[in-house]
Amino acid sequence: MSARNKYRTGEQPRELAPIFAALGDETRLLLISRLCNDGPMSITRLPYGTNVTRQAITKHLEVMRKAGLVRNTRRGRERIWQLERRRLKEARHCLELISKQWEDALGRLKKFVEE
Amino acid sequence: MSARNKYRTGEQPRELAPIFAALGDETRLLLISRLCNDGPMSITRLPYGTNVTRQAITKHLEVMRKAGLVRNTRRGRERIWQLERRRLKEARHCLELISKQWEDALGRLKKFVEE
DNA sequence: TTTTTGCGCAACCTGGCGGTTGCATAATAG
DNA sequence: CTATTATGCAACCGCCAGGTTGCGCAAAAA
Repeated sequence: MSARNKYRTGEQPRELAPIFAALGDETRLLLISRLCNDGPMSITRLPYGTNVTRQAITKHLEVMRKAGLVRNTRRGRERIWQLERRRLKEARHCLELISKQWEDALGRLKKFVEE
Repeated sequence: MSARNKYRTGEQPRELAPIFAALGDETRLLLISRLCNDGPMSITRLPYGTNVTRQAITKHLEVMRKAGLVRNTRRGRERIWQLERRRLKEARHCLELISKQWEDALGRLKKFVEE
């Protein structure tokens, strides 16, 4: 595969959109911050600081879980949520890839366009 | 501001969510690829390859424009769309920041938790 | 064994997203 | 001038995301 074709349309990892979608909500970004700063915690503590219900948080966590951004483990009757480090790394890497592809394409374009 | 507080809850740039939301859709990612690989183009050419209408594309472009990811300029009766390089760079930078914050926090946590 | 606490489940509601069709309008081509 | 082309605008639609309330249940505390 040529370096040119390596970056053609649709060749990015297929599961990119759900990650970005999971990141594309203020409340969820807040939850990420919370989990990041204060560490793993149960869902009872998470609504503090937000102005939504526990059940709303549950749904957000589920969205992020499906995107692979968080993970939970039961401990007694509690369910502890924590961030999934590996997946975020992947996300960042994907974005860098797009960015690189983008700038490469722009570089190629500058041979033709005045910009 | 301490290095600790620099990374506290909600301290990220406020406009992060719309960017990720704009990236969180398959069709829009496809449009980005198209614009990236084939360069700036009018909206008439963009629906090729997708299976949606021109008007649908218009809406997607508008979403991305509001997020600052694309820009358009009129040329005669045409409206040429192109990617906004600077904004993507910002997005990537933000994600790196989150990632760094994340890993820093994890590092801090490892002092307490067994993992 | 009661009582509390931490969650899960289900129903319900509202708004906006992604998409369509139809028509109007401004440039350009003939 | 007329026909074509490129686009804009508006109405409409189905569906799901984000949020709520209410109830039930299991684990832990008293």
